[in-house]
Amino acid sequence: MRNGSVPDIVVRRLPLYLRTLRQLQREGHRTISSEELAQLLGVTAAQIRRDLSFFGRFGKQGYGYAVAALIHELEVVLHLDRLWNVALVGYGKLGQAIAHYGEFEPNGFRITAIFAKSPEHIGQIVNGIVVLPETEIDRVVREQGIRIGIIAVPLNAAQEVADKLVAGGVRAILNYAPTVLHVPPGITVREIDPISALQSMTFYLHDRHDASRNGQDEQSFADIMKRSPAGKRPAAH
Amino acid sequence: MRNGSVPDIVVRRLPLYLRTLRQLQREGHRTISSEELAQLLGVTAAQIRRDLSFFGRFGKQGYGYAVAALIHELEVVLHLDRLWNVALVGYGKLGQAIAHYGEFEPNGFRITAIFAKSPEHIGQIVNGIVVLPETEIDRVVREQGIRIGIIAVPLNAAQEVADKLVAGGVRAILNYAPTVLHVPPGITVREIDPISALQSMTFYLHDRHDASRNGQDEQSFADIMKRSPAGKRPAAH
DNA sequence: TGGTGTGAATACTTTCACAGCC
DNA sequence: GGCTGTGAAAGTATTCACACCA
Repeated sequence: MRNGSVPDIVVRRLPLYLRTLRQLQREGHRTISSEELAQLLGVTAAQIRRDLSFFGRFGKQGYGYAVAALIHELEVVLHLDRLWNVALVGYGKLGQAIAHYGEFEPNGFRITAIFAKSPEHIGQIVNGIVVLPETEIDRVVREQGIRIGIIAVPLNAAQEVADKLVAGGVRAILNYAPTVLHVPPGITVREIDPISALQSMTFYLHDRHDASRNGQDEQSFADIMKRSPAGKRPAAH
Repeated sequence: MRNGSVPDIVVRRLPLYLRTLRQLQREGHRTISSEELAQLLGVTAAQIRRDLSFFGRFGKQGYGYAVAALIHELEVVLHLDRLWNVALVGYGKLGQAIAHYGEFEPNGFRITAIFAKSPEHIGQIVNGIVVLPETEIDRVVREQGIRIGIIAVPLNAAQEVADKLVAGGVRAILNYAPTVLHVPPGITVREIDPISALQSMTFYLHDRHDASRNGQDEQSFADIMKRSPAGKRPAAH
């Protein structure tokens, strides 16, 4: 298994492949071709084959990929053949929603430490763990050997929290705060930013008068049903 | 203002520029150079200048950009000089968190329709609007001229909901369900997928034994403090 | 026959570097 | 003098297309 230097954009696609493969496995598929997988994902078959080839030769000519085997390979590549402990910082509305989100646990992540600033939250027990003050971040993250942090604090506190997480040993941060975090080299950050996502989509929407025009420059329902894969690059208008 | 065909990757960065500019304005800055803005965002100055040049010539040589004017230009380009009505589908834990998230409204988006499947949610009143059954999506979205939908339903229902939104006239979808949506050309979809984000970061983390090794192949705190902008492309290991 | 893995070609994106302007 | 806007160059990513193999 090569690994030299895989482009980050490839790494980001692997979880999507994994997710779809697991779905296929649940549905009883034993095998899949790059072409079929590509259809499901709305990408090209060549891209899937190229992406996977960074890590090994997992397919069989004239046959495709064995679903279970490919799932396993991806889990190994992504280090998902284990459970990762995660620290959550922030226990306001957003932090609470994250703490109770049921999808982390079955996908390889367990929140094992929660930190809050507000005295009203500190001391609460959530999923069997006690909400601690943010001053404890360094100690607890270090003691538990936590490598992944989730930031769900307000804008102004986010950088400070990131610093504390990194000081404690965190090397990957999922950032829900609407700000760019500055971190040392070697630390990975991914943003969750629904506002920016919405704001970039409105670029492709016409102005308010659209709302009242009906049927005219609208696509017909028949047109609409010629569905294509969800484009990262939306139609040119 | 040119507009011919702007790369989607450029469009996606504009909200980040806007966000930072608004922050600068709040702090009293009147003017900013591409270099300063680049520092704040962790990108290059050339990239910012090139991105903005797709839409016009907003800067002044020897001076930089007027913050207020640039904010206005970006709002116009992104069609954020108005308030957009949004339909939310799904009112489970995730949908409720979205409905009560305070950042949509001040950023140009107002949830004006909420749809649920479960009878226990239908009829509830949220922010002054009644939660409706999903069978009403087509009618209500059409009547209100809604162009933006947020999907917060379980995996299995997501495609069906997307179809209904599109049939009603929605042309931009923010998808929280962990699945690729297939939509007709001209419809824009953005994914919010914290699981995939986490799973792509673990690629860069070493195995479980890291947790107990302390100080050895760790970066020192001093090293760590040589912070660099949060990289989209994490350090090669 | 059917489908992978991958060189080569193409397409896209970023960065350099500097003329030109305030 | 300082900073933009942008050709040209460099760097990345995707797609084509086919040798090769089960």
